[in-house]
Amino acid sequence: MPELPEVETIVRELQGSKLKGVRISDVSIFWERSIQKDSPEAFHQKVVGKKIEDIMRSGKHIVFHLDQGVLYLHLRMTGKLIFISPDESPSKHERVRLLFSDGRCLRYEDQRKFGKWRYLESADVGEKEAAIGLEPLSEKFTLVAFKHLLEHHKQKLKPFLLNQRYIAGLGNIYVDEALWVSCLHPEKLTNTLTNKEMQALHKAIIAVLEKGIKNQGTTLGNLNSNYFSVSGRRGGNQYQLNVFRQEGLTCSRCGSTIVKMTVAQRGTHICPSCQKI
DNA sequence: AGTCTTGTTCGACT
DNA sequence: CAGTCGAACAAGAC
Repeated sequence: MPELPEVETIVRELQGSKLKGVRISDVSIFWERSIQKDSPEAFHQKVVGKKIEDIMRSGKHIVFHLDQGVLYLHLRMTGKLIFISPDESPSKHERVRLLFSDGRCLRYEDQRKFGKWRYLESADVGEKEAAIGLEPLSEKFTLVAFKHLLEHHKQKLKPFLLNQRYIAGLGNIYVDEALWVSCLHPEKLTNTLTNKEMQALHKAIIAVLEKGIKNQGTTLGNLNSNYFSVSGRRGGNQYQLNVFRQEGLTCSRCGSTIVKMTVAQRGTHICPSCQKI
């Protein structure tokens, strides 16, 4: 569930948590497969003792830059981080726990176990980053670059926008929202857009992501399996969605009924009047 | 009991 | 090669 705005919210909170300069004094692993590639022992050996120098976001990854090497965390659907007291016993869905030199403790919970931690040596980071597409909120995401991507692919807009190799950070929620804002049908082919349409979509992508960040992310449902940030705070963006999970409700632009369909095996929400193929 | 779900990757097709 | 599709990963809500 966490997409760019949710991950960005978490990273900003981590940045504000004074973790910079603190060392990782211990790592506990309760579910081996939450660690990518390394065995729990190898991961422990590589990470313990390292100092956190910076915390950043890359696409949907949380990136901990260490004094040697880099720690990537992808939350996938249900991963979450929360500071707890080191005395707390592991919770039901706790998969990994980090202890810090200042006595703090960070719990990683992941009900569905899809999230992954990955330690990389600095030399291997370039390869990893090469697989991550354009950052849509960076100066690199120009209209020209976006047009180039669209024109050089012949694919439905929805799977194209979901593909992290092209643009990094969009997921099901923000793709549906961006397509609605730009009045484009999710099954329209990437290389059939007019200049105006490409411009509108480019602008819409930036707008929905910035709005998501401003609202500190989208928390679906009222269950604690859903997204919340490190501080335990829920997002507010779910109250301002125009189409995502709004099927049966009216389009705020034209009054038609929002419908749900399937595109590229993903639940997809559109206004059938505003978004014609 | 069966269906659905927020992300990503992989292999088998076309 | 480019793109599509289903499965797999796993758990729980409905």
